[in-house]
Amino acid sequence: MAATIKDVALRANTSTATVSKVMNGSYSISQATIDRVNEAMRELDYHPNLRARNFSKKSTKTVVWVTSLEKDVSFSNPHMFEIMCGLESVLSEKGYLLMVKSINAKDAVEYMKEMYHAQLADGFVVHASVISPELDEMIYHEEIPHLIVGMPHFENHFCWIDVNNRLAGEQAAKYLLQQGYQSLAFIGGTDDDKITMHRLNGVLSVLKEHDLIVPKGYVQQGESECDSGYYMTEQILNKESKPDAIICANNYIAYGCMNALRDKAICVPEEMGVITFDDYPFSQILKPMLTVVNVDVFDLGAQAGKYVLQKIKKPNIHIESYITYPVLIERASTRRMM
Amino acid sequence: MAATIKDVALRANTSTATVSKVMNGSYSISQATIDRVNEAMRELDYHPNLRARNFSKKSTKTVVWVTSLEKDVSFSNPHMFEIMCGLESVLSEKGYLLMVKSINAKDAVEYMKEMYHAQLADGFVVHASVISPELDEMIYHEEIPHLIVGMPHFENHFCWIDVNNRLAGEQAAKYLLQQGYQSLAFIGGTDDDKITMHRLNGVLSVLKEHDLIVPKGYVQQGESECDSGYYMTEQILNKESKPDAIICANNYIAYGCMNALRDKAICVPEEMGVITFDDYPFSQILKPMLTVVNVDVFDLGAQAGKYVLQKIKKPNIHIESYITYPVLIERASTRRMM
DNA sequence: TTGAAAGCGCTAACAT
DNA sequence: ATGTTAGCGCTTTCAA
Repeated sequence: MAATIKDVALRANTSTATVSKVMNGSYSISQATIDRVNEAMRELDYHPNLRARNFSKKSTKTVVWVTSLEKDVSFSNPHMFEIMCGLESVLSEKGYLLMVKSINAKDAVEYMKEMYHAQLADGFVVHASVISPELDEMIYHEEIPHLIVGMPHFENHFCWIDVNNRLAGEQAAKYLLQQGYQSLAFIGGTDDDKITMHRLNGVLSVLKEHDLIVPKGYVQQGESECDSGYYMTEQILNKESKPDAIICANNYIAYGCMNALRDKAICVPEEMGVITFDDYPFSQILKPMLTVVNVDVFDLGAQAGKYVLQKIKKPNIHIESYITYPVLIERASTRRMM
Repeated sequence: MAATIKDVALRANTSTATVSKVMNGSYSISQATIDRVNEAMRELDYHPNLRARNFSKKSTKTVVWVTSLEKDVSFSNPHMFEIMCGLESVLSEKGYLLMVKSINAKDAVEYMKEMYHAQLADGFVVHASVISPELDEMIYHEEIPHLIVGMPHFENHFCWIDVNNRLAGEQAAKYLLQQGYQSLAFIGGTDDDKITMHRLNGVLSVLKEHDLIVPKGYVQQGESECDSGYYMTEQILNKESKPDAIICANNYIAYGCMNALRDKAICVPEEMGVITFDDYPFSQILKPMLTVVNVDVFDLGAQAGKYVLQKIKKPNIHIESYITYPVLIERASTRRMM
């Protein structure tokens, strides 16, 4: 049986209150007592029962990462875990524990309410894929410390942070123009792919700023996958006047794009610049390596951790922000010889 | 302030003991009382404080996934998260919570000892990357319910499960021979890459069984990355007599291999069969798509969950096993026209 | 079938 | 500077 605070008190010939004070670093204890207590602890190989402490203090020092973890999600969405890693690093550093719960949007409402009232967690970081108006309602009503990762697409009271994908799109376009590319095309997912849309809007806003007209067919939308990237690139190459650079909404599409260019024997970056978003391993494996506008999602997770801890301490602050800035990583696919 | 068991007892005009019994489904309570208590709970929107319950019952219903989560690990090692997802699914189903802790091998010993004595967790599932003889010693001495994912490479008392990589190697080789390929080469990582070595040994054992001699230079070892795969393939192609199939120890190497074959205008699968391991997205994107020997790592995680719960219930069982079987996924890269 | 009361291990207010 | 004691919210034993 593991030693308890009583055993320590007995052995150190003092009271449990004093032992508790020693553990929590109260100033009003004499050095002699401190030493005695510490020695008793060592002798007994004493480890405080943190569950009892949490119970007594009414705090769990725990945050739950609530998301949907289907099979193969590690392959299809590595960002989700990179966010989690960033979150874990901050929580760990601040003495908090990270709990992970996979759930769907429907059940998330009841689950979080339960967990919070059960006092098994002080706060929640929630992936945008499991939010709903009902969740918003419940969290608002119960005043649950939370932070959503990903901007909600409906009217809400949530605190949230997200990557600024529109800005990423702007950066990609600006950079290409700076490099001397003059006619930009964009290939991406369909309208309901919000990430594609934000990136596209960023691109278009820059082109408009520069009074550049986007010729018909220079914006292609299709599936978010390799084959579709191939096809969309072909469509663009079939036009009479071709662009001199293509912005690919994501890595899979970019891969298809590169294959199409290779098959048509179009030189990258000389004849065609190629840029994409997010630094997946793909970008560094293709020849030439791809320039990307990257977002540090580990950092996004870390920020989420910081904010949720703030919310736990001061429940009345409100957070809505695009927190993590995109960074351009220049590689060979856009390095134009001038 | 949230309602407590006392409030419920008061409102239902009974005692806290009875309320507790109703919650835990004791048979000795009259239906009338049960109804009264349930109604009181509903009226008060009562949610039991599980922390208090856990404290009282001396169980946490929590398992910790202990591993090392460095930045970008989501990209470099998606398997780690797939294991976690499998683990979460089983724990969740059995009413357990999953905690995630990132730590290095050195600190893991002290951390786990603390956590266990602090009674913040009932058991641990530990990734093999953070184990050490010291950890083994500690866990053995303290009798901590645990399960290691990944076979330890030193003398130990651990309970562990792992994928059978040797068997995967055997499967790859057998399958190629069945397909009519007659001369197999292998390219992989260096000797300290245990996964490569197990897979290679499996391959060699099958070749030996078939009395096939492996010509000099048909086994190449180098870095576990794309460029190295390219180089190793070139080495093999430079030989006077070439193999008719190449087994690539992993996806990255396979990607380099495919590039080299394309550059040398060697047709896959007609002139050269290509097979690799683990069904990363790569395998499905390359042309032709790669045949792989895959391991369901989600299932591996799920098994880990089952076993650790067993260990928690019966600490004296011992587990050492290669639990998850590899499965061949046949695709175009080895489909020989006969 | 029910209830009183003694914990679970620790903290913290209060007294000394 | 130290000790006494009353919780924290629930479970569980034992008695009624």
